Amino acid sequence: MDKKFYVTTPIYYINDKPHIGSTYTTVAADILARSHRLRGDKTFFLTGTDENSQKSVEAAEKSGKELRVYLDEMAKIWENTWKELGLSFDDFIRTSEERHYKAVKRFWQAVEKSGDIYKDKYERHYCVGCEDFKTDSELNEDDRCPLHPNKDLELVQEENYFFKASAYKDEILQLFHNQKDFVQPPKRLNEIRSYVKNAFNDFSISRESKKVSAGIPVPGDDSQRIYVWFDALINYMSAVGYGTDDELFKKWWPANLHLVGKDIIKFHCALWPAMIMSAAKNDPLLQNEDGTPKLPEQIFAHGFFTVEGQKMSKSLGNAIDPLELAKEYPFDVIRYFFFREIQFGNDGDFNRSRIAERYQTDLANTLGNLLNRAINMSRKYFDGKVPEINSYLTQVEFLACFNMDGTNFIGEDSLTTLWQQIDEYYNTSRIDLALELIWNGTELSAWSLNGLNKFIEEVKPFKLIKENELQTAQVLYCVLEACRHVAWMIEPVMPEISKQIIYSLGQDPKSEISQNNFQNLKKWGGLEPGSDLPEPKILFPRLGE
RNA sequence: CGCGGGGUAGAGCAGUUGGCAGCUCGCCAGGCCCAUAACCUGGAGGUCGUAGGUUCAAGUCCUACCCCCGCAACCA
Repeated sequence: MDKKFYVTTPIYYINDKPHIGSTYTTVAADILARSHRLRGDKTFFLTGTDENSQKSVEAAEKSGKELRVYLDEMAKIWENTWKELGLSFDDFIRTSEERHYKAVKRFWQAVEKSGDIYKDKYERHYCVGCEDFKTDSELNEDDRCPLHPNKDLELVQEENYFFKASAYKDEILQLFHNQKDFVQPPKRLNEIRSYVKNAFNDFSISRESKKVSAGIPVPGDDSQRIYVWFDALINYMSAVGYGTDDELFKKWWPANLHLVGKDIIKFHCALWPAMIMSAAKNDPLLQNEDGTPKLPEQIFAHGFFTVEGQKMSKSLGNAIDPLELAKEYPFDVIRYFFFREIQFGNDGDFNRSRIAERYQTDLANTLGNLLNRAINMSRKYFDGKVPEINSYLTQVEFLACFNMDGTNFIGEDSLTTLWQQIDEYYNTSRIDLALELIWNGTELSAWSLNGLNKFIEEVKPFKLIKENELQTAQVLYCVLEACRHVAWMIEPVMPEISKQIIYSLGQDPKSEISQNNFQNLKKWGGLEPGSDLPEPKILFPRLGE
């Protein structure tokens, strides 16, 4: 059991500070990284900044600062934002760093050696918005870029280096065929497949140095600088030692998951594998034992946000600063909202009244109140402690006691199944489904937060206590222990809330996790009978007080 | 024939391999009293954008059509 998990976010352009769009991506990576860490996998979570773009130069000029100063300042802002939000990244790569330059150099040379870089003279239309060349067939009726019709296309006449991407077309299509989950969700695979089939041409991968002031110089040719996408993708390797630390690289590469926005799948799902296929031919570090290239395992493309139904934009002033948002709600609430409200992979709307609704119903009423009522009863009936029980009732005994049918049962036996499902969802990046399951359960099992509230209603410990203390103890223990499990189930999404739940049960999350590995944590009975229950705090105070 | 997303209950959404149409909120009527005016039960409310087609069976597959959203800049 020596599994590793290497997850990345895209590296962000830093011509402005982070907003909720980039926050969403980074939080997703954080959740998946946390879920793997919790499960004992060796985990590496990478994020960073893309600094070799011409856009950076323009932004620096606009701010009147020197490029270097500007980049340092902005990179700091990004890194600090993630830190303040409590995101658990292990490294923060900047493509202006030495290690990245070294990686790019090595990579370029490997590709060159494979004979996939050639010089060609081209007169082509270049769209500054896309940072990409456009063929005639890609232009709209007015001969403009369909994505940026208000931008004049540059007619570029120069001799550039090209990458023979088209040579890998078949191999990539084969990859899509063999590895159906290489691109997730499936609709993105369809999209990218038709792109590769129809429009996957050789890429220009350099510009003349005299025309651009940003970019890494082409190894051995200072008159050319490397096209930003060609260098940017390599960050996923440079951060784990490619070109600087072979052992480290072997430990982490290939990446298990590249998390990207739906707008950049072309680069990640087609160009990037082609680049690696090429470089791998002449770099043993990039080869599997059988000589095949070490490609990333999966690329997951998430959707975009609108804000209150409108596109996020500066002119509308609705680009939300995550740090401001974190003042309105605990950030865990935002994290919960992101992944409960929106199916991961789909577009969604960032809507304040929906956040309030989720907060009030899911978090305050269902989760917070459940915990509160269970703890209060236990404290009241059992002298401020977790009820003492000599032995646990089995499911059969339980059902007999309370005349329930199996689907209503909350307890040990149905727990294993639930955990399996939760693990599966986290493993396949279906964070939204995990949360839905925890809150709503399924038709087959009432094991859920809603189910726990029903269970209390059905068994009525507040009445039962007058007749049978032993049974009441069993019931309340069940509910409290179930809450402990819920805390661990939601830990990746709501790490702070999770801790608070564990504390409120009189346990210490740190010692729980250090004394028990994850397998133990998942077992029934981890909550110590007879331990002290502190007076409950309101986890989610009602809004608008 | 630019690219992509989408039209399912009043609102917001889910529906994987075709097999009784679900979830959250809201609404109506009850219940409970341990709890954060919270919790539980029952109910009303949908010809699944339109028109055809395939099938024993279509929200789901096929064809055509209609409508909505994003695609200057910021930007995942």
